[in-house]
Amino acid sequence: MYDLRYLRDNLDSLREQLAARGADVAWDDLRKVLTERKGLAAHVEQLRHDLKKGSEEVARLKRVGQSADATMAEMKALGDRIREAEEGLRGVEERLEQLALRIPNLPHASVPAGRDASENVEVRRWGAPPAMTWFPRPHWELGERLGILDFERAAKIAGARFAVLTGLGAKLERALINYMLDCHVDRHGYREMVPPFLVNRASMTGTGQLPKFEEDLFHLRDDPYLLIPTAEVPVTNFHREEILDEQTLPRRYAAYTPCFRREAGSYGKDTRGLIRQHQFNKVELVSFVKAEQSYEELERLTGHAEAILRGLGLPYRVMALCAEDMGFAAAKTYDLEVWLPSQGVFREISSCSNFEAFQARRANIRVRVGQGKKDGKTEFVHTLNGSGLAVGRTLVAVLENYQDADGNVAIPTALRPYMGGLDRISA
RNA sequence: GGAGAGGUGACGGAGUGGCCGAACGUGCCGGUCUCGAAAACCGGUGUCCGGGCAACUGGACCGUGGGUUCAAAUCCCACCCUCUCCGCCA
Repeated sequence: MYDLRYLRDNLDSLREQLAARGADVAWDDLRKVLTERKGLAAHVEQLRHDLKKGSEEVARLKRVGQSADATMAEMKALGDRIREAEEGLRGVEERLEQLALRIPNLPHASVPAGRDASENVEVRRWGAPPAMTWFPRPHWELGERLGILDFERAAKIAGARFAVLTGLGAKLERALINYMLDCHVDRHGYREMVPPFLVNRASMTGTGQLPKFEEDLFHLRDDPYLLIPTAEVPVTNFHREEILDEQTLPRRYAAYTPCFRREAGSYGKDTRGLIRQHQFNKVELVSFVKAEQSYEELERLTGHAEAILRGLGLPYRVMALCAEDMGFAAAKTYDLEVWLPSQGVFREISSCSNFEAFQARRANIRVRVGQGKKDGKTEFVHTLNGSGLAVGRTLVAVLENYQDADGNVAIPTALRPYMGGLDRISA
């Protein structure tokens, strides 16, 4: 979401800079509506001014005991005109908002150009894929053999794209959540949070899910709540409509939540296994920082997500997403991709983004700077978030990378304290 | 789900139709005083949109949205939220 003044003054250059990213934005309508709004607003304000003066005149006349009937009649007529003008203005503003809310964020200068995932740029790589002399089993095979993953019964209970973790599988999931949270909270200094998993439309609009991505979300039939697709939504909106103290920044939060995604439009993709589910667990990191610190913070936050993969000994690479592969709200994104032996590929396990002021403008999250002076001004904060990590996919990576020739799975050392000292899951 | 109370600026708290963007107090900022500080005293202190180089100026905002009225923080309606009690649950 852009500032309307900025939008009016920079429409052409913005359109140019967004290029293909803003291809589906109704630029010409936008220009028309912007000028229309400005004229209407000025008109309404003038009328309201006249009404105010007239009403004051009525009060004055009555005070001195004169008849105010003429002025009152005049003002009554003016009131009707105002109502009419206001209605028109309201309509224009609504249209403007619907248009403006669909403009994606501008990629940062350091973002590589490119059309799709094939043009993402590898930034660095860590760890070596484990040497396996046997044919690596996919995680669903390992999981079902070990009795810790049940897709069939999940389909019975709910449907496709759901899973049941049982026994040591459930425990391993819980161990991963706790390991991640402890790491971020105790070592990296994040404040732990358990937010609502259902949110209202204003929150979804604040972080950018609405209005454009309505069909990706689960809705409730009888209540105005939506299921969160990521903890980014409730945690970022924690400070919606707030003016933060400069000294309290950066604010860093870590939250574990389940995430719910309809995965509409992904039919046929990743249909087996845990990779793409309607419900999955994630530990999310969210930062609120001053504008000048946000790129430093992006590196830092990405590093914190990487620390989990290193701690677990999982090989991964860091990808800088190209302009058109980034999400709607992001100015810059790094994806962390973990090595999956069964597929012989790296798969996304974390996405770390700087949204700059894009979400802050939508959600109206500001900071007061130059405090103490009476010229203390407010400016928008920059928001960032990243998965630290997607828990289900981490479990997949552990199963696959730590399997042995018999299909048993070793527990990474760092997780053993969370597994009651267990060092291996065997059939 | 039922009954009641209430939502005003950073906070406490006035305000039941006009001169109220809002008394007063606290906090905060600046100043006087002081070796320094505290106290005391004086002054200042909301956000957003528009016009202006600026001083300044027009408009909006007292939970949200409608309505009544020449005029609404104040009256009416709906909704949301908070608190208390009952019911139900974890």
